[in-house]
Amino acid sequence: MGRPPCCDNGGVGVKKGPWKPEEDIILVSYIQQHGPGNWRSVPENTGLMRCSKSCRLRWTNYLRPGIKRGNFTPHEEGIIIHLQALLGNKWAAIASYLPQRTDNDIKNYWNTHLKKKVKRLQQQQQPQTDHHHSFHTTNSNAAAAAATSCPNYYNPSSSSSSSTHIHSSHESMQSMEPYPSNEATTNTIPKLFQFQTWMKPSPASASAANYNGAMAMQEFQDDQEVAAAAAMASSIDACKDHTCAVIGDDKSSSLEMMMAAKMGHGEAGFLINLAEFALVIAV
DNA sequence: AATTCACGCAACCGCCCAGGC
DNA sequence: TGCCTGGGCGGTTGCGTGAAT
Repeated sequence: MGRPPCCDNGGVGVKKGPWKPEEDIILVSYIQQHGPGNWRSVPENTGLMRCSKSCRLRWTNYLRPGIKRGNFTPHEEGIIIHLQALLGNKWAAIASYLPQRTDNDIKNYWNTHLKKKVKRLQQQQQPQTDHHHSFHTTNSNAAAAAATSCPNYYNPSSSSSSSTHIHSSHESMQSMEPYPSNEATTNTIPKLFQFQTWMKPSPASASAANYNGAMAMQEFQDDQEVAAAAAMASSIDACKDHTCAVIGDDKSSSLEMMMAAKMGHGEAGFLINLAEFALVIAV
């Protein structure tokens, strides 16, 4: 069985490869009129010789307003490292904490920069390999370091204990710097248009409060945070399996709660203290 | 100046999931 | 209830570009 490819004409007439500026303009102007969604109709109605997926990706990863490209700050690096340790390669989930970044961008940045960086930092911080013996101390120290360096990582008053903190794209667009300064051709495209009337929250969007929480996370201070994040990441790696065995099946949720607790959370903090208590007993 | 190499990033591929019928 | 379809996601590829030789 198996599904046919999204471009089920067998690829005949479907253009691949880099997008041209004129194609971008066509796509953007169409979305300006109709809004994102119903991607299958986009190539049909615009005459673009692109498959619907390609159109969607081009929009979400490149043309969508509010996207910031390149130059990841230490704040963002710290967030990515933390969340990657928590959630694994759930780039879309990680991207939801960084509304200005796309999952593709984060994924690329992780693969090309941060993976090596974290590995190096973890090697510096964990020279010994006695896992069980060093676990508790390492965890505490790393957590303390991270908590000290970034007390507002999560916004205690706005985050929920849900495992999916998705920002509201509508709120995001209004509160973020709309068009970062890039000279790439494609970055000039969104500047040609205003996208406010039709901007609607994505189905996966959560509350603006979660977006505020995400933005609060960007209040990281300096390069030390990257090291702290790496320390946290290593501690998370160390305790991941233990935690899940104790707490339950929802690994990402449980770990996220732990993170939230370490940063000074409310209810989640209470729950996670219980979880950590159980964890210590288990270890 | 020419060639090779490494890296970064845009885009594609294939699988999965949710919703509609 | 099961099938079909569109949309979403993570992994991977391949091209462009700059550095090194």
